[in-house]
Amino acid sequence: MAETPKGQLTRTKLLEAAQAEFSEHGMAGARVDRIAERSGVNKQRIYAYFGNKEALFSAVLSKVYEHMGATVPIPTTEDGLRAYVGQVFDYHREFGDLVRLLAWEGLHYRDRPIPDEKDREAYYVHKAVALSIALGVDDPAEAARVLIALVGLASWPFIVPQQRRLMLGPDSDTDAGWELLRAGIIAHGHVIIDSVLRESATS
Amino acid sequence: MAETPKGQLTRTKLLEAAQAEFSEHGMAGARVDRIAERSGVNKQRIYAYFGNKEALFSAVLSKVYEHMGATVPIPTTEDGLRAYVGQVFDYHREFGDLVRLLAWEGLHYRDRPIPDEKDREAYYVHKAVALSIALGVDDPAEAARVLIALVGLASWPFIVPQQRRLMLGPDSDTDAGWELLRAGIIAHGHVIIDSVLRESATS
DNA sequence: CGGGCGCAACCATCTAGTTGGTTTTTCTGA
DNA sequence: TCAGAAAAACCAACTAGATGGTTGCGCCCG
Repeated sequence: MAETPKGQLTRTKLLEAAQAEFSEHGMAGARVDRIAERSGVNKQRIYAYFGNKEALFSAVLSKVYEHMGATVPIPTTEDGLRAYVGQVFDYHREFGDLVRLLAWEGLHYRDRPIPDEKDREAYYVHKAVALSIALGVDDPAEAARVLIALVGLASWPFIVPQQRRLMLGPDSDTDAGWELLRAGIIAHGHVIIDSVLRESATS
Repeated sequence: MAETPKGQLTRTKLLEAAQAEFSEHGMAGARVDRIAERSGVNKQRIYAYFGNKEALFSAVLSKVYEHMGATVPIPTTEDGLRAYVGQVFDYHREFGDLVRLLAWEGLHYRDRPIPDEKDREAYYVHKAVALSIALGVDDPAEAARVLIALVGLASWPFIVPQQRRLMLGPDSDTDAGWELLRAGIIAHGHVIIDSVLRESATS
C-alpha cells in the first residue's frame, strides 16, 4: 500500500495512466504493461498498490466519479435542473474519460454487481433524492427515472461517436456542430423538465 | 467463402455464435475459440469465411443492423414518430445484442472509421431524411439531432445496466419496473417530438 | 476428379501476475 | 548524532497460460 508521500505520488501516476488506458481500451483491451509504460512506474507496483487489473479498473472508476461529483453539482433548484443537462454534456466534452469508463464498466459487468456497488448506489440515491426535491416530485423513483433520461440524453453521443459522426454528418465535429448538438440536447432536456414540473404541479 | 447451402449454414452458425460472444464481451474481450465452441464449428472455418476477428465483428454489426432495419421501421408519419421511441426501447428489451454491439463498436473505434462506414452512413442518412419528413423539418441535420436524442433516450439504460439498477433500485428489474421506465421514456420522447413539431409548425 | 468443406494440432506471440532480488527511506536505540 | 535494522519502494526477468491465426491433411459431393 502507498503509505508515504512518495508512494502516494506513484499511486497517483498509476491511476492517471490507468484512467487513460482503460478509457481508451476498456477492461479487456487495456494492457497492464502499457499502463506501467504510460505512468513511468514499474509494473510490479501496480500489483503492490492495487492487487490486480480489475481492482485497478475499479479504483479508476471511483476516482473519476469523485471528480464528476466535485465538478458537476447535483441540482437542487429549478434553475440548477435547467443547467444540469448542459453541465453533464460539457463535462463529457471536456473530460471524456468518465462517460467512456462508465460504458465500458456497464458493458463489462452487465447484470453482475460492480466492485464499487455500495458507494455508487449511495451516490445515485443522493442524486435522485436531490432531483426529486428540485422537481417537486414526491417519489424519488420517478425522479430517478427522469435523472437517467437526462443523463442518457447528455451522454449518449459520447458513447457512440460513430453514430454521431455518420448520423450528424462531417460538420458535427466542428465547434459549431458540437454547439448545435449541445443546444438541441439542452432544449430537449428543458422540455422534459418542464413537462415533469407541470405534472408535479398538478398532482 | 460459403458457397454451398451447407457452407451457408455453417456461416450462419458462426455469425450467431459471434453475435452472442461479441455482445457479451466486445471486440477485445471476445475469444475466437469460444465462438467456435458456441457454434459447434471448427475455428479454422472462421478464418475461411471471415478472414479475421475484426472482420467477423464487422459482419455481426451488419447482421444486427439489417435485423433492426427490418424490425423497427423508420417512422414517416407523426404517429410513427410517437411510436418510435417505444419501438426502439422494445427492440432493445427483446433483442439486447444490437445496442450492446453498437456501444462496444463505438468505444472500440472511437474516432476511427468503422469497417462498415458507407453502409452505416447510408442507413443513418435514410433515417434522418425520413424523420425530417415526419417532423416537418426542412433541415435533415436538425432531424438527425432529434433522431440521435430519441435513440439515446431509448438506448442508454441498456448500455449502463449498473446505473439503471443502482439509480432506479432493485424493483427496476421487475416487469413493472421495466414498464415504468418504458412509459417514462416514451413520455419524454413525446414531449421532445411535440416541441419539435410545434417549432416546425411556426417556422 | 476437383473444389468446397472440415478437422486437430500447431505456432509465434502476447498477457496478467509473480519472483528474487536491490535500493531507498525511515525509525530506533545507543 | 549516527549506525544499523526494518520497512517501503522499486526493479528486470520470469512463468504459465492464453490467444489470433495457420497448416497439412482428409472427406464429401457434384
